[in-house]
Amino acid sequence: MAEVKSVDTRERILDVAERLFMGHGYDGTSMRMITSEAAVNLAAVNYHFGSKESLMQEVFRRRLDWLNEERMRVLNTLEREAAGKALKPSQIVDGFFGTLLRMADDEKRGGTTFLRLLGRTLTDPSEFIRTFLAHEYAAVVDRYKEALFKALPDVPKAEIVWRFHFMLGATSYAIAGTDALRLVTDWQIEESDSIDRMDRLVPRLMSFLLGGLRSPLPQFSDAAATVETKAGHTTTAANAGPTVDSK
Amino acid sequence: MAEVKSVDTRERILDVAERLFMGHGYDGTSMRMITSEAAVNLAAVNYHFGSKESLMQEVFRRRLDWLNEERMRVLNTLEREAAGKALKPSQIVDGFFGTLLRMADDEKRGGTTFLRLLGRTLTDPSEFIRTFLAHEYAAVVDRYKEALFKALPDVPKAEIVWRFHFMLGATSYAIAGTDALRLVTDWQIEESDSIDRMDRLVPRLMSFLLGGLRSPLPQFSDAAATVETKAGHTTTAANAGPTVDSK
DNA sequence: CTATGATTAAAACGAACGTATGAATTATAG
DNA sequence: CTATAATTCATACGTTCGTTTTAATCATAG
Repeated sequence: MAEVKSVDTRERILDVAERLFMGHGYDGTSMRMITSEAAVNLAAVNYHFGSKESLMQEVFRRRLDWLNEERMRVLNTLEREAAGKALKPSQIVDGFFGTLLRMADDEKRGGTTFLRLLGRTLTDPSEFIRTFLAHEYAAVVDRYKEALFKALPDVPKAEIVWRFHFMLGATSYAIAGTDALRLVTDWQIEESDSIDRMDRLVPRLMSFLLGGLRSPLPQFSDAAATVETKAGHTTTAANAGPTVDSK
Repeated sequence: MAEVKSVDTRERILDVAERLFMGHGYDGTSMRMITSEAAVNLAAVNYHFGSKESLMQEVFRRRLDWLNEERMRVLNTLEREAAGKALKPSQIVDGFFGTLLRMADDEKRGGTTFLRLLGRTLTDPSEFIRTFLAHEYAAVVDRYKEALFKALPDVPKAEIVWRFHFMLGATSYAIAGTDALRLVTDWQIEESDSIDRMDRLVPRLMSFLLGGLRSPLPQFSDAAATVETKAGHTTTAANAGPTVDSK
């Protein structure tokens, strides 16, 4: 069984596919674009991965397996050290989003390319991609959700889930849409290079996420809606009220 | 010149295209899907719009023209009433993002369909779409950015631009990725219908955005980076420090 | 009514797509 | 070295894509 050259081929295809999917999307990237840039035969993708869809899944699995394991590992460590006590929201947020963002430093794990691909894919309309991602993420998200529930016992769970969603969106944009932002704003503050940009992005984003997570709870104009909101935590959304804090 | 029937055709094509682009993305939606669902001839799109790309642009222009004018109108009114004084961040955020979200109530202006399409498109990889959107948004974003600069004079401009970006991401996800979230979380809190969901989304998101916008400023581990951060506003990202506030 | 321009309709174009096939090549096992 | 399995290669298949073309139909102006 010959495996020496095929490993190179597989890996090269995955690397090129990751980069092209990031830049042109799934539908916008053709097999011929991938195989020609990877300098392999057109049939190589179908031989090694079976289909274009399977290739896409493998591109993600290669990175997500590590990421999700790392996230689990971090959370396990934190909870062990806390010895039953609730974690601080900042620890949980950093475990989930910080771990993700720190992948950018590790070029061996995909670096910024995979991060931007992931950010864009989370809003991708393709059915099979969303289904696949949901399956990959379900367990990890659930663990972190539970940790947040425990860390913020006075905040309604629905509110926490929504804010988790908002945090995901902000993070996704932060890593995926940097170019889009550069178009929308003339970006008078130019930062030197992309590595530097990523270095400063993490604390910037972390501060924003925590500010949002712990912001005053909204009040709904709809009367019936206040049922699911615990007393003492309904404040106006537009102005400062009691801040949701861990302790 | 006959215009009676053609107006119906044009409008019907735009409505169907808006919905299909939302559900399947630009590349994932074919001309034949659009024309068959709209019950018009295949050539109708090219006759009325010239090309698929022009159709996409018209789908957006139809909604964005109103949205951007409305955003400008709101900001002008606010600034006139303030009579030279700086606005409150909450007013600015509501003017930009609240105006967008309230489009969902107006089914005549696209309702949730257009909002979800917009949310997804902001991360779309297609070159011409991002270029087009940037051009459509540039003026409005610039006005709101300047308003935020004035409202938060002690916050470095780069920080405001970043947080504007984060807010855009959170908002985009909030409206585009509701289905994705439903997959990722088992969503134990079910809300009745989508109208209801949108009603409560606005205060929820507003609270989150303002919390993020006014969160403590990050500190960078990189020493050189602190040059652009004004004194008295560098705090740790992970814990509560002096909150950035309008007054 | 007739003429004219706008719209719709049916059909076809070449190009690009993802995939499959079978032979040629390469690497490993005995 | 020979046999055998793994991989690469060139090529073609059937579909679908966006667009174009030419003719038919429609509405309105004179």
